[in-house]
Amino acid sequence: MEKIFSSDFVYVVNPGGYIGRTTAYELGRVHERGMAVYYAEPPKDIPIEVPAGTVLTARELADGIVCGTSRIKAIRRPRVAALPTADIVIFTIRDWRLHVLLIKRGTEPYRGKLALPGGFIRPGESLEDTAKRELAEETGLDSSSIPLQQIHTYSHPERDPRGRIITTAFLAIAPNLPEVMGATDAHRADWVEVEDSLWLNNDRLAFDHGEILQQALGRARRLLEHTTIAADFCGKVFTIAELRKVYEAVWGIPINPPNFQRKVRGTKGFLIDTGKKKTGQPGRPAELFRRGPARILYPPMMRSE
Amino acid sequence: MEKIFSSDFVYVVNPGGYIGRTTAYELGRVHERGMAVYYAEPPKDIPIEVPAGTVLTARELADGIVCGTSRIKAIRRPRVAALPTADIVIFTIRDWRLHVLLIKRGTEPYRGKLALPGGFIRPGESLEDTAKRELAEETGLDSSSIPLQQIHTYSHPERDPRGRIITTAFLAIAPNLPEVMGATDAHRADWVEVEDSLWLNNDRLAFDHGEILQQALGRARRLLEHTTIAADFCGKVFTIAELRKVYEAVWGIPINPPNFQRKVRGTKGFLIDTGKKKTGQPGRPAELFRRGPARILYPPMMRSE
DNA sequence: AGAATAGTGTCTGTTAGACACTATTAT
DNA sequence: ATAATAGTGTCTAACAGACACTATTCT
Repeated sequence: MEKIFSSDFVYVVNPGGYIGRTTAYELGRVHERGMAVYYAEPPKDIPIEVPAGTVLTARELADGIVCGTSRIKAIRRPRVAALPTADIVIFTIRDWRLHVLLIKRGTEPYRGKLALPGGFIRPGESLEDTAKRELAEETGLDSSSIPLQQIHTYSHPERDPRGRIITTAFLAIAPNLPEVMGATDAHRADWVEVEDSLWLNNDRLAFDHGEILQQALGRARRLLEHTTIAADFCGKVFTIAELRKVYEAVWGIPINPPNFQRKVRGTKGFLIDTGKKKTGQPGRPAELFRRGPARILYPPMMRSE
Repeated sequence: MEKIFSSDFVYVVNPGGYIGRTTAYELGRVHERGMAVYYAEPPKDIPIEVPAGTVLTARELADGIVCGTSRIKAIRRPRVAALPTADIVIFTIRDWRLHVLLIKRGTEPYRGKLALPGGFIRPGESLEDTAKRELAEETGLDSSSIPLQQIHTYSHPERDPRGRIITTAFLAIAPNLPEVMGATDAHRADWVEVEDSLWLNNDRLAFDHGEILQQALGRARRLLEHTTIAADFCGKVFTIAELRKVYEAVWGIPINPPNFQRKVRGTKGFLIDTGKKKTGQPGRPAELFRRGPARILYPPMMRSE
């Protein structure tokens, strides 16, 4: 089968139009990969579509290959079918530190290792649909309230030992949730603090998920610069100090509180004052805000280069 | 076949282990999609792998579905195999206007319409490899000198009438080239000026390539803001005015020349003075520069919001 | 000489960054 | 009262944007 799949095309020698059971099975697989198939005679006992020009003698085929005559121009290079998956990098802030949701794999390969939640695309779904569904299934989070953003597609031929599986990574930002987790699936989902050891130590994460996580983190950091997405980490109402701590957790650097205050208050549409205040801790009570309509932060929030 | 593919799993009723030719063909296709398959009896006359727990009676199967007992836990949700492709949005500047490379499709579907260059992934390739190869094949451009950047993956189930084909779009920037085009393929490749009519008029571009082009343009515009990629549009040596015209062409707005001059000269590592000057036109001769090592533009180039 | 293009000087308003300072609470 | 946290005032340096001006070529 591997030899067949690595060929440029398939030529079926079927005297009398007869095709064996095994050949029929192989043809099904070949067909599904979109490879070019030619027949010595029209197949009689299987309902296969035979496009014009694909039934020809070996002589004609050879000529077509050598001369590239117009009759055989349909010889296509081999294609590879792949199983698309969607993996989700969902960040949140717990104890003012950045966390990512990871599951412990219950099956081979990489059984017992940590992995990003995700799964295979299903009939009629786009990858965005898949990501939303998996997020809901594996975390119990209401996916409609958490916007997903496509990051990157990973397609290295050996990235998954099970075969040709390409994955598209999505980024999501969640507010700090009260321990809702591990909803439907048997494997445990849990928040893990984001730190270098997650990807520097190759043993902890399955597949190429270390690389994916790293790139997603870079994207998230850049998003904070020129969008108002940081508010997604917070609850419905939040103080400016809470918002600042989001930036500090994601960027990993301290931010000057007075200047931060002026920056976000001065950006029209970022914050809407609720008029309420937050008490219960020492210090002057902080004003509480909700998200404004602005999504783009202009001019951007600078982080010292 | 469509009904089969949209099912959750396949149950093969094969008395005596006998499987017909047509069924064998269909099983090949089903197998290639990675769907779950169960058998009433072990298949005898086809070399199909039958994992443990997939041969069971209809009664057992029904129980497994209803109760979710451990024996049947292997029922997987249906997966969908897809044919991945890479499409390339390659921009250049001609006559100080932004152009994109498009090919005229020579085959159905969308025969005669304009489309982005691209093609199917091949065995052993990553999508990045595919994009590089297709760029070289379809344009004759030396792909090693033109960096490709992944933009987005398009996976809507009906985006391609031929079936489940998902495409990953890549962005490339080329200097103005002396008409090297349409290298190997029969269909013509040509530079087309980028303007709204390309995507507003749905008839001109094939598939969802209008949407892809639009998103790639947005990405390119944003890249000019905070990277030095604009120099990729220019030749090996260029003047500051040429660089400014790149920004004007991509952003579609005029830029104040003196301020632009100061901005790029003041960004360390952006430009390296060659000491030479450009003559042959009226006006003070312009200094010629080559690209510096800097890739990030900090602080970013602002475009009035 | 005059047109055309390249590049500099200079002014203004805005903003980031630093930090001193005021405001308001819990204990 | 003291500690703690929120928020304001103010200064400086850098920078964007505007535009007058100088520099150097071609025709």
